[in-house]
Amino acid sequence: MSENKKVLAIVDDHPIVIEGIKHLLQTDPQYTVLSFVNAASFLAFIKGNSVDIVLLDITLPDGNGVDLCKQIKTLMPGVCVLGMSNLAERSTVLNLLQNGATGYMLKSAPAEEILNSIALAQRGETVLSPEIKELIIDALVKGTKPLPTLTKREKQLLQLLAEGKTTAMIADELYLSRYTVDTYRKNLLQKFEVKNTAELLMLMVQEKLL
Amino acid sequence: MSENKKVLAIVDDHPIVIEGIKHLLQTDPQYTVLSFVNAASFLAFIKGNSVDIVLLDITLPDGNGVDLCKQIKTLMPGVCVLGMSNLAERSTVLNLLQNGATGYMLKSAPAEEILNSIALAQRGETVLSPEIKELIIDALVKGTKPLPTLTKREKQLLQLLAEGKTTAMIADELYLSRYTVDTYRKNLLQKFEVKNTAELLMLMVQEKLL
DNA sequence: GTAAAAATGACTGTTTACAGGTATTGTCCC
DNA sequence: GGGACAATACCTGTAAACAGTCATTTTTAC
Repeated sequence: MSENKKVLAIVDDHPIVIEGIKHLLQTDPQYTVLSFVNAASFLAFIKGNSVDIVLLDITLPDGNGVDLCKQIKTLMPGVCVLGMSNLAERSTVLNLLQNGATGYMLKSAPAEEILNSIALAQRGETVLSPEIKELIIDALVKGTKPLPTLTKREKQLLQLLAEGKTTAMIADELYLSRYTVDTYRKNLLQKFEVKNTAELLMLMVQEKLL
Repeated sequence: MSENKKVLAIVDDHPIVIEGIKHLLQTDPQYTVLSFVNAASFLAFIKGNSVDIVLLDITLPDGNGVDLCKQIKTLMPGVCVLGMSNLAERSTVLNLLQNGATGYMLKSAPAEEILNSIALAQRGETVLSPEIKELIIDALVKGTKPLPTLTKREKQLLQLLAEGKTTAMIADELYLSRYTVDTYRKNLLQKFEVKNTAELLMLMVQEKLL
């Protein structure tokens, strides 16, 4: 098309939020605003069309925003993806940025901040809500080590431990020797530098790994 | 005032959501819409003014929506309070209704449903999003027993257990005998009908008691 | 002021978890 | 084809958790 209007897509399962953003942007004639209430419909759309900016809710009913971001960037490398959410989760934000997002905003941000962020993001600048910025810098200052990666078995173990299962029960369920299960437990405690299962599980909850 | 316009107040810390709802309601001339981004400012307002309907976000930065609802109903018994949130938490919803709310909607509800709910609520009907209704009925059918109440000490214990502390460490910290702490642990496991600390803590997390 | 609930403490087993090692077998990657 | 990692398994102690039962004192609530 010959017009230089930018196509902006909102992907959010909250109709109210979509309305709100549309309302905010309607004063600005430079955007053509589209909206989608789930990941699937948006993915279907971009297979045949192109958009310039995506405002992406990271908590969607079908699949998580982080994966969706990756897929979007694969299909349209040049697109500018801005994550949106209510909560500031360090790991989620980092993941999203690693997957090619241009920024991350809190939904609780004031209207001008949101408009401003969209403008800045288009110029290629990484934009983060002040709270998010704080969070990330805080993590850097404290020298937060990245979380250990979990093997399949370890993930499985965590799941079962969270259900209160004992070593014997798990060994039984997975057709393993109790010694093996014990080894996995030890590995988990070591990897995460915690001293017992309670602490381990609470950490997993905090980090949303469970 | 001689007009019969209804005053509707939105209390929500997300400017986008406020915009969205305003936008939805602006087609309907029967409402005068006001908005507040926190509990304090709204409470201040209703000390000198009156409103007919309140759309209340239950997750506010200052204080929780449940308490706020109670306060609102105390100051204005006739007001119609509708809770709003992203998540469907059984306990929260029940609490809110017990505190006088007329209904509870999910923010992910479609626009018409929200408009419709407001209309119904004004006629005194209790309105619940379908998902919420399901949740409550489900709980009734399953005969969900109410959670045991926790004593001060038990809450304290939970906190420390969640940090991975052992019986000995806790006894030390609280200047108690290890036998006493052991008794508390046993009481907790019994009360919640779980077989170990891991299961207990996960249950607490699920029920947002931690 | 009394009855119920909470807080405290104790003893004794049994079971589980945790710490410390070590070792073998696969698999995947460069 | 060699190196890293995952998965598997074993052994041995010690420490901690859990189960069962009971008893005293202190608070709280009606």
